[in-house]
Amino acid sequence: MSARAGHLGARRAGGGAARQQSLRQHNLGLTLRRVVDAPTPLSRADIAGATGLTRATVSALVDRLIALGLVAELEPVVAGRAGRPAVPLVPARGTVAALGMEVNVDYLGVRALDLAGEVVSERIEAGDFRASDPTEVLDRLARLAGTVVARLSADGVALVGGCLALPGLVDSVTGPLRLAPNLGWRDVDVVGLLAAHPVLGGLPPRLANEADLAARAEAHARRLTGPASFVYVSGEVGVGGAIVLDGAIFGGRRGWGGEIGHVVLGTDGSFDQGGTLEDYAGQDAILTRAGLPRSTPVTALLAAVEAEEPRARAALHVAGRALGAALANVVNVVDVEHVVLGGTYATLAEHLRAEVTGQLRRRVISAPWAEVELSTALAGQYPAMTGGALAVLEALVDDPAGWAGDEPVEVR
Amino acid sequence: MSARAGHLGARRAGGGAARQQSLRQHNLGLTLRRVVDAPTPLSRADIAGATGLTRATVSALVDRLIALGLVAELEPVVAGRAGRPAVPLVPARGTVAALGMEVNVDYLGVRALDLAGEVVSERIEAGDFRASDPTEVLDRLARLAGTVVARLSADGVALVGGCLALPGLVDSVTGPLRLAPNLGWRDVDVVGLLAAHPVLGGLPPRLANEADLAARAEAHARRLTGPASFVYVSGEVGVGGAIVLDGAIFGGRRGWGGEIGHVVLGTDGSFDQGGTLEDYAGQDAILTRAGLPRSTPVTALLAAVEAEEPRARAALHVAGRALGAALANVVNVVDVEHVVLGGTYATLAEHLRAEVTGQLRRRVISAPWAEVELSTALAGQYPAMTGGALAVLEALVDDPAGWAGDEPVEVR
DNA sequence: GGCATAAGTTCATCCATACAACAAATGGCG
DNA sequence: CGCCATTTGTTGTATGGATGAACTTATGCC
Repeated sequence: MSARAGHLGARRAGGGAARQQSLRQHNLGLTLRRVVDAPTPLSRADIAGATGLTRATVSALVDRLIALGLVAELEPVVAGRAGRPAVPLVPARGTVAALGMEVNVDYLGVRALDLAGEVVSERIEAGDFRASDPTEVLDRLARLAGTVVARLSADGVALVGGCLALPGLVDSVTGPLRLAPNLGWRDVDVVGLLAAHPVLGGLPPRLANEADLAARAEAHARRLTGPASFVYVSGEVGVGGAIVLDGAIFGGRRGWGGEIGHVVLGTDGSFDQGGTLEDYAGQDAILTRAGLPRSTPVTALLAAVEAEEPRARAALHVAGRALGAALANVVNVVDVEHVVLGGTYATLAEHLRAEVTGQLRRRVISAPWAEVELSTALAGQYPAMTGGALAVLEALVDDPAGWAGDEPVEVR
Repeated sequence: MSARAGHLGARRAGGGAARQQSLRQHNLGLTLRRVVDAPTPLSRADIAGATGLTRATVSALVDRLIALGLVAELEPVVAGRAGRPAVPLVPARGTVAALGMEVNVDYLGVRALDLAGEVVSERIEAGDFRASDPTEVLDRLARLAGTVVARLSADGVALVGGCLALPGLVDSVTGPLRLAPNLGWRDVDVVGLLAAHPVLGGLPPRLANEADLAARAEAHARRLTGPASFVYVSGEVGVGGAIVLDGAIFGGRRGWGGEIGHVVLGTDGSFDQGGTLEDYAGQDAILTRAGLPRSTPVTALLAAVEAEEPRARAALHVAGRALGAALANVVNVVDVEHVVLGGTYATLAEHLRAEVTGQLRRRVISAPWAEVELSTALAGQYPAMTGGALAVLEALVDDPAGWAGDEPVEVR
């Protein structure tokens, strides 16, 4: 990040010089991405048709990907059509995997995904990590990761990297954790503490915000069908948020974007004692307003609401309205056409929907032309772990040749 | 915008196949951008050193740019240093220009910039366009543009395109204007209406939001010194906003991003009648609160404040606090480290600063690690016109070969 | 069995960049 | 004043990667 040469306004993504090698890297990544993201196996000819590359070029690229152990061929399928049958290409299984890890308020876990996005192995442990000791917790995480990694190497699967999800502000990629209010952590050198347990074989893990990674998993789950741009809000103990644009996480300058939980609302005319979204729609706030103890599980809250318990219903109305107003603010600023409710909000969605959509319809300036759609998360349980592994796999797909062999990366 | 093939999460910018031609285009744009953005003329060798390309390659690229009329050589300068003197390269003057146009509430104008970013010619007319007739106003704009274009062609300057700034929501690039509240326009086919006057020689003008373009001009003015990422708020009759990330305008999916004027604030606990930022910090709101007529010029307001007139001071305190709270929301969502006040806010900056920074310090979650900085606009008068021309020039810089000769673009 | 069709491969060609050698233009120094 | 070091810009040749056309392989259809 040293070069800050200005341009005529915009700085292009591929800011550097393009050599022929860049070209190979780009097209290699392009074909691998096609193979990985295809809903049904593609042939070399399919890829050529879709990308505009010639069959000859695709053939050469695919051969290289097969040699790298990233793509595999299936048996040719007789298509019921004239012509030589196509050879279906699929992401290779059992050769590489990435680790998604997570420390959250009431659980901790490790999940390994292969290139196809399938779970290869995982370990999750419940616990209570409010006001916990980072060293102790990360120790426990590292041991958990150790068992998963042992399993992988026993199966001959190469580990390409790992990413740790944390419910707080993470500085850049390798920097320290700045603040995780619900864990009670502040300025913790997570990577340094994990370095004592070289579970990734020396590769330092990436760090990221839990909501950002959950949103990444969500984007992956919707890559074929759903909207490519959306705001993701997850109600956990805190309120997390992330923005997805064209399938990519938008984290802002330092990856601290999407902090929707701290949007200011309800200010009583004076802006000094205004509450944030978490004060209206955080788990604790909802439960307090509903007259339930703080430790009440979401299912119990849901039951209370469905039993038409008035205080519970009122609490959700307040939460929904605040959530809708905050989301409207976000949508006005970043202009997306879709909102995805995750975490607790997904469970409670049917009881939030009316208030949320009402606020969106009322407050989003572009609503008259394109109403903001609302849906619930599809990414399954522990989406941040999935997202962490996907983040690593994405980096691999972007530069398939870079991960081994060619460059001396020292993957012991 | 048809291809929506999903990836492993992210969709890369250069989504298509890369041919050798893409490579040439990229590097051609890279060297042209270096020349255009350099604070002091660079030599071929300088560019080679900065980009990593070889001197031979840069030489070839520069020769092509000279042939295209986009770059010019100056006389070699004796540097007082051993070795052959370098040939300084500068953006060509007087060969190409782009048009920035603007229709706003109380003026309308056209400005032509050359590749060096200098004003070649401009015409600005005052007026009152509240509740105006689009056909009539655009007619007037077109005639104004006509005189500027005539001047350019008399001087032998080729017009590469134009961009029109409007104070409202513009759909995508070529789509219609959706809503410009302060003009009283709604769903106006601006491009269609302008087509009657082919001032651009048949090239349809691009449309964009006024604040987005002003922010682009601001980013250009700060490209060498200032922050590459910031939130820009301009107080005009309405409150406009835009987000700049790494020097590029972030307009969201449809270019409707940055609508900071409609962020919800001050909701009194009930989210139904809450006011937006414009209700606290819009020009009309400030003047009303100050007890001044709506038509009061900003200078008069400023004079009242500096005369310590209590109602005026109170009005600015409210505006500053609301502005700060709204900006804090935006910063929490998009994570930028800098805020730029433009338009009226720049004039009033010294009387807003305390309240704005106070709110930012209080409400931005990352403030303890990196305080949000505040500064006033540097882009000069009518920044949106400058930004519009710059937007066109940027497109030219991104694909220098594409604008003429090679492709049959029909620039009559 | 012959023909049309489609997939995948082989080979000559092209294009843009890298690399190396060279020419040009200057300052420094004896 | 002449030689050398130094830096710029140019001129080849080599290289890597994509292209395009021809060819091989494997199927369905008549």
